[in-house]
Amino acid sequence: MAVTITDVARHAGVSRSTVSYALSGKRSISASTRDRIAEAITSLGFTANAGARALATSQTMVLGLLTQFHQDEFAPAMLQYVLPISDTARELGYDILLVTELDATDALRRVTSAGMVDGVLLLDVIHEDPRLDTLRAAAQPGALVGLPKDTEGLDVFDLDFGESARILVDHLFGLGHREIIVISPPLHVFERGGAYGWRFRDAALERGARYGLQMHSYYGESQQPTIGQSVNAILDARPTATALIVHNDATIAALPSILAARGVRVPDDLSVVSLFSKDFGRSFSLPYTAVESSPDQLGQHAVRQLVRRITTPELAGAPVTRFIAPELAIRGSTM
Amino acid sequence: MAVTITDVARHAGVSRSTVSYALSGKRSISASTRDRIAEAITSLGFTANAGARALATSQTMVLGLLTQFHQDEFAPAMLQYVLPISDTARELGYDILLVTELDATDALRRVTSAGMVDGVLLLDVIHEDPRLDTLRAAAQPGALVGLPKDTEGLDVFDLDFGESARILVDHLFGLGHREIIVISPPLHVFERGGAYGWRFRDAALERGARYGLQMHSYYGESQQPTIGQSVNAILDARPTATALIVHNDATIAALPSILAARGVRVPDDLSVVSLFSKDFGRSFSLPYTAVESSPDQLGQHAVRQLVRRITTPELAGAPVTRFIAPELAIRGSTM
DNA sequence: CTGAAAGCGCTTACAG
DNA sequence: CTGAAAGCGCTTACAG
Repeated sequence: MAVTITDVARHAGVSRSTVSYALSGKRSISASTRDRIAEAITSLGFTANAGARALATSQTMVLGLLTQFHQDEFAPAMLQYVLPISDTARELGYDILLVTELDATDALRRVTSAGMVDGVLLLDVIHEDPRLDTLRAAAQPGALVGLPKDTEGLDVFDLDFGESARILVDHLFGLGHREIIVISPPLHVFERGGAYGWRFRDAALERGARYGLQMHSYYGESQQPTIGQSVNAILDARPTATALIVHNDATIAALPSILAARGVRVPDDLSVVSLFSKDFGRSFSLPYTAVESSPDQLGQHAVRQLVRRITTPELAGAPVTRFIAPELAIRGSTM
Repeated sequence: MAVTITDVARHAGVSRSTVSYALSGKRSISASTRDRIAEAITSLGFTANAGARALATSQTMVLGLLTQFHQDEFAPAMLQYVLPISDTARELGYDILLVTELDATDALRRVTSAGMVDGVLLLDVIHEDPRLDTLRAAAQPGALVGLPKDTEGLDVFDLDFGESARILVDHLFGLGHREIIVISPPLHVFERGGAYGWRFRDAALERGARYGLQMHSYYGESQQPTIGQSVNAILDARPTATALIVHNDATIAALPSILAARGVRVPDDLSVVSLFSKDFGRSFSLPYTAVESSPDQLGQHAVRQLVRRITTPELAGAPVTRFIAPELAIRGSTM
C-alpha cells in the first residue's frame, strides 16, 4: 500500500517521531539525520496521510464551502466567488470541501459534526438564513458572504449595496438627471430574503428623495425574453425618464441588445448605470458606468478572517461585519 | 470536546464495537441494545468522526474534483458540470473536494498521495493533458470528462462532438442549404489542445464535403465586442452562405443582438444552428435549433463509473470511453 | 539531538 | 448476540 511514516523512519534509520518532527520542523534535527530523512522521503515517495494527521492534530486543513444555487439566479455570478475563495484558502494551506446540497442546513450539520472541516464559509446568505442557527451551534467557526438580519456572533462580509446605490444616484444627480428608473432584482429574490435587493433599492430611493428626484422603482426579470418585454414596458411607461439604474445581472447582460432593438442610444437618449463585478462586466463586455463589486476581495477577506478564527481565535477579536467599499468605474454610459 | 463513540458506548452501557456495529449494521444487534444505542446517539448528538473512520477503513468518502478555469473560457459553462457531479456524488454518499489550483498536476498528486480522496474527476481534459500521467500513477482511480489523445487505462466521458456536427450538417443539408459557415471555438482553444474544437469542426467539414457542400470554416472569438466584429466580417465575406453553424458559447450568446443590429432575420435571411446545453440555452434564452448536450448526464455517468471503480473494481470492467449521444432540438431557426 | 509510548476516534477480525 | 484488543498513520508530551 501507500508508504507511511514508519517506512520512512526505517529507511532513514530513525524513529517515527524524528521523521514527524523533521516534517513539521517543530524541533531541531541534526543535519545528517535531516538529510537521511529527506532522502528517504523522496526515494520512497512519501506524503503524510491527511486523515491520520487530521485525527492526531484535530485539524483537517479543509474549509467547507456551502453554496446555494437558486435556480433563478444568474449562474455566472457564482463562480466569481468560488474561485477567489478556493485560491485564498489554498494560499493559506486549506483545501475546499464543496457542499451544494439543497438541504443546506442538514449538510452544514453533517460536515461540521463529522469533523470534516475546520471552518465553514456560507455563500449567498439571505435575510433570515436557516443555516445560521446550525452554524452557531457548530464547533467550528464560520464566515458569511452576504448580510443576514441577525449577525450575532458571526463574521460577515458583503458588498456595500447601500453605498453603491448612493454613489450611482449622486453620479446621475450630478449630471443633471431628475427622473430615474431603478430596476431591482426580480421579486422572488426579495421574497426569499435576498437582502441585497432592498438594501440597494431603498438606499437609491431614499437618496433620490432627498434630492427631490422622481424615482420609479421596478423589479427585474431573470430570463429572456421576459426581460426584454419588461424593459420595453417600463421605458414605454416612463418616456420622460433620462436615466436607468439596473441592479440585476440578467437584465444588464441583455440590455445592450434590448436597447439596440429599440433604437435607444446610450448615453445620448438614455443614461445607464449599474452594479456588477469587473469579471462579469468583462465577460459580457458591458459598456456601462457602474459600481464595481469585487468578489475576489470579498472572498479573500472572508477566508482570511475565517482562518484567523480557526488558528488564532484570540487574535481574531470580536465578530466583525465588514462591507467592501464600492468603486465607481466611469465608462461613458452617462451624460 | 465533540462526543465520541466511547461516550455513546458508556451511555448505552455497551462496548464501542457494539456501537460501531449498530452504526454500520454489519452484525445483528438485539432490539433492546439497538434502542439504547439509538437513544444514546440522539441524546448525546453523536456523529462519527469522518477522519477517524477514514483512517480505520481507508475510505474517505470524498471525491476530488479537479477543475481548470481557462481564463478565456465561458464561465457559465463550468457550473453545469460541477453541480450535477456534486449532486450525483452526494447521492452515492460522497463529498466533493474542489481543487482549482493552477498547477493541476501538482494538486492532483497532493490530494491523491495524501489520501484525501477515494477517487478523482478530471474536468476539461485536453488532448495531451499533463495530469494524466499523474493520475495513472495514483493509487486512486479517476474518471475524465473530456476526451484526451491517449485514453489508455482511463474511464473517459465526453459529448459526441463528431456526431453532433454530422447531425447539424445533415439537418441543414436536408433543408436544402448548400453553402454553410462553421464558427469553431477560438483559435487558442485549439492551441491548448481543446480537442472538442477540431472533433466538431472536422466532422462538419467532412460531412459537408461528402454532400458536395460549400463549407467555410472560421475560428470564433471569446469576447465582445470582438465577437460582433468577427461575425460581421465573416457574414460580409460570405454573402451567399445561407446557414451558420456556431460551436462557441460566447458567440452564440452574443449572436441574437449581433444579427438584430445587422438587420438579419433568422431563419428568413439566415439559418442558424448550434451546440449547447439545455441550461445554457435557457439562461441565455437562445432560440436556436441546436444539438443539446447534457452536462448533467455526462457528470452522472462519470461519477457513477468512478464510484463503481472505487467500490467494486471487479465489476467496473475494462476502462471505458463513452460518448453521450447528442440530441437535436428543433427550435425554428432553420428553413 | 533523539526515541519509546500514548493517544486521536474509529473499525474489524478474533473469541466467547 | 456482545466484548476486549489490535490496528489504521500520524503527532506530541515525556524522558533521556
